[in-house]
Amino acid sequence: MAKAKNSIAVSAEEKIREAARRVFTKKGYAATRTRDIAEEAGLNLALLNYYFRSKEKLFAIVMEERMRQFFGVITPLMNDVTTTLDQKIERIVSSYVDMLLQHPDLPLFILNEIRHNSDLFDRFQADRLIQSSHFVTQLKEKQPDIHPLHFVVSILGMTIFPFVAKPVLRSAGGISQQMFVEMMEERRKLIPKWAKAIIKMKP
Amino acid sequence: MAKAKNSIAVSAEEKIREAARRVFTKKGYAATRTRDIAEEAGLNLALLNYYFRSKEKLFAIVMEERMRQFFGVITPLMNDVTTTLDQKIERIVSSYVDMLLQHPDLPLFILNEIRHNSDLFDRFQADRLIQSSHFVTQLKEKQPDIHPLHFVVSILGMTIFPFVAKPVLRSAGGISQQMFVEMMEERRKLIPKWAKAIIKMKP
DNA sequence: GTCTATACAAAGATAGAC
DNA sequence: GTCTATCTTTGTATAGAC
Repeated sequence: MAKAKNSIAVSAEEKIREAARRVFTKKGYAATRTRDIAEEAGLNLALLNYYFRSKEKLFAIVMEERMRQFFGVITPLMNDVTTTLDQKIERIVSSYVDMLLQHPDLPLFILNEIRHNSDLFDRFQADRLIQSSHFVTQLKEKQPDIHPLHFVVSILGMTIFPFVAKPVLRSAGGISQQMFVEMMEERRKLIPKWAKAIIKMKP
Repeated sequence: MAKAKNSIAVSAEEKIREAARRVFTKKGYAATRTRDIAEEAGLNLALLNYYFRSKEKLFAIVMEERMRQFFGVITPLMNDVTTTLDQKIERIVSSYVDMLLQHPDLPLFILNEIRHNSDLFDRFQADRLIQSSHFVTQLKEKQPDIHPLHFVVSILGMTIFPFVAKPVLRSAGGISQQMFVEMMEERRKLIPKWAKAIIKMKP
């Protein structure tokens, strides 16, 4: 029947999808039981199969959505022809910091699931995303001695890695949740500064 | 019975431990079935329980070993009082590149399992590993304006992140296995250079 | 110590009532 | 569409023969 998209009520189908998103992201595909999802949704297990046929199909839908979220941050910013290289760097870092503070589990989830089934990503038509970007064109122009891939990987590494290593930082670094947030706010400014120092560096 | 430690023959117990190491590291705890391990070891499933009591106990042993391998690289190098700061940076990066080229699955395995059970790491007595290191003392002396944690996280991020993102690099970056190895050999020299540029940077 | 056979529990999927 | 009850498969662990 007509889904009340504008009402407060949420359809069972949507409840399940949202519950699945949370549980899959937190525990990963293999450790997630369909019963966990049903419980999280406050609904019965049978409805999951009624709407989505199988655990695998439901997962594919969630994964598609989450990959779009994860890679969607960077794609438009890399190819924005109206921004300078420095602006691009600032915006890419800042957007990732914003998004990952909201969704700290996302990188480890995405990267881990892709590792176990790299077709997931291949199907995502992100082929040669980096090489052919406007970002790379601008970087080559400004500093031809830096291999663009190295540069992009470093910026993303500096930005995303702290989220991947978060539990380790808490122990080995003595970092509380609040300190972690403050740390990432600092990095938001710090990483672009460092990136510029690297660009200006004499070879 | 006496285990023939010096002979070519490997005990069943050891075969299972090694098989478990490979399978757990590749697939993660949840996706690993004890049958996979037995098969990989070329032995019967019952032996697994005979020697290790349960999947969980076997996993704990493997995990302990792998964490020691992953964190063991950095600990002694960070606290070596005979090396300069620059030398420490070079050696930390280089050692990780060496080790991770041999064991590319290690970071994602470790970080993902820790996320799902952070007690694993807490039990590892790595408390305040970074803060109290000789590395940090030297960095503070040379460049008091850089927060040491930011610096360490950035170096490790630039070094380790490529391995974590490897499947993505292959698609989005158009990187073959051979190109990946070459890329990491370049980074071995590049990252310390960049790190030095950051240290020398005017605030 | 090592194996085969099997018990037992967990998890995915479906049947059928409402 | 939504539920309870159940079937089936898979996976962990054990019993018992050799």
